[in-house]
Amino acid sequence: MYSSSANVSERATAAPSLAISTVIFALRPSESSGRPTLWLPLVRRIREPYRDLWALPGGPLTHVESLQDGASRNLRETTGLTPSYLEQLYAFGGLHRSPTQRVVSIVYWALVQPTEAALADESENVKWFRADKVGDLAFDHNAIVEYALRRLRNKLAYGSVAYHFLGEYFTLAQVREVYEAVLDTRLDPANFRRQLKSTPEIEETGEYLQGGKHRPPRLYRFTGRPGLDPDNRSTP
Amino acid sequence: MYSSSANVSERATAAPSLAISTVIFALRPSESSGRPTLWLPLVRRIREPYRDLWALPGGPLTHVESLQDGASRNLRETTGLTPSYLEQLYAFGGLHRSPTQRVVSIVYWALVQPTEAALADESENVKWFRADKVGDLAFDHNAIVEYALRRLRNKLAYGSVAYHFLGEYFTLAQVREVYEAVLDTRLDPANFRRQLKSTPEIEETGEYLQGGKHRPPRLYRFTGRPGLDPDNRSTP
DNA sequence: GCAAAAGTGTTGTTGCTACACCCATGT
DNA sequence: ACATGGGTGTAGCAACAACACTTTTGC
Repeated sequence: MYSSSANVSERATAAPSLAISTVIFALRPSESSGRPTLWLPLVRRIREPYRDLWALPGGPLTHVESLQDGASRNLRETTGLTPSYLEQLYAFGGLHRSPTQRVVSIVYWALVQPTEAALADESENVKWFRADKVGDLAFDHNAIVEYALRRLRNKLAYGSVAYHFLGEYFTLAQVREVYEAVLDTRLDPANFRRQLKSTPEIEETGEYLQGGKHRPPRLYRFTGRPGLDPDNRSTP
Repeated sequence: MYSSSANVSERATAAPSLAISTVIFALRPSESSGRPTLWLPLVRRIREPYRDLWALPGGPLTHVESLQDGASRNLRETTGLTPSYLEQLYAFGGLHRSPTQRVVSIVYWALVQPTEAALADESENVKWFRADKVGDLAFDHNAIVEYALRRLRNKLAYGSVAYHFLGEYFTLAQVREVYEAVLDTRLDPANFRRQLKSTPEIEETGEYLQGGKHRPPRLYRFTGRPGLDPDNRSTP
């Protein structure tokens, strides 16, 4: 049977409100070393609660869109970004996430390419932060960012997610830089390239990246499909 | 009745309703071979839509409980089971999951021990099915079960989830049976036991399982903590 | 020519698979 | 004694880390 809580106060039985948020990752050159590092955009809250604190971009889910579409729209509206990768992260529904009302947030995480990230709106109320230095965020958003980072690192380690940080054509060294930035390690270039070359999803092109200071590296292309989300009903 | 969608224009802006469902897995001896196989309980729908079809146990989320608590309560109320493992699976929010209204379902998956599963309520409206033979289910529940199975298999392959199918003490052969049942393969007993013995989370006890037909196997205990969910704020 | 990144070869180690073998118990 | 699952030993193979080495460019 279903708990027929007819007599409890209206507020007790009202459904919690539903929101969508996204954690957006992109690589940008570090201001100090110049090597790529992981960044994410946050929006400043312009009302209570947590007014003036930074928070993840998000908003309510409208009834005409799927969760994925809601995340995509929201991300575009608040930051102007179009992600190359978008996946559900987790549904957060703790009782006291927001002091004013009960909110269940379905959080997505996204990857955007550096070209996108470069021309992203940056304003008084939208700003990029290094993923490891976001400061104190509104609500439980620090925990969410942390979890998104864990998931990103995990998925990178054995997934085909790295290429969504890059454009259509890339060098194997660029892929290595993605791994080094996200996992914060140094990898042996020789062994790393061999590993990549042994994965069938990476296709060698005839092109070379010109204009570098040294021997021009060959360009590659990624031919695989994203992931195994239940929503991603792609691939024949 | 609290669904305040009285007129159509209101329905267009009203937040989608929020439900919790769970996919519950347990091992039970196969009726034919006697070897353990994977089963799950389903409930019969007693109203439209999809009346008389089998569906995942679930219900609305009340405002006084967290998502995890809601899943746990729901599972107990509908099936009488207490899970040894409970983890969020995915939030399903497609527009046309239910023909009558827009519903977002946050789905959990659970493991219960065979002792629990044996004394579970089985009635006209609650019945256990082999995980690979559930038939046609209500809503998008076939896709959900499929995805839960993928996740279970994946988590089993490199996770510490197998032990939650078993009691506190178990033999290494029992762990192997779990793997064989869930992944539907045969594993080399010798190599499998070596692999287990090399994981520090498995503790050898001085006890032996008596009463078998052959040499009594040693009993082990699992000492690890579940997983890396953001909700599982356990472990120091 | 020299520096530096691109790219290839080689060697030692580790982990896993397959399978032979011994051990302890019930019948 | 023997059948059966519990448990150990070991040889062969594949994957990978470490690092020496060659190639191709810009300066």
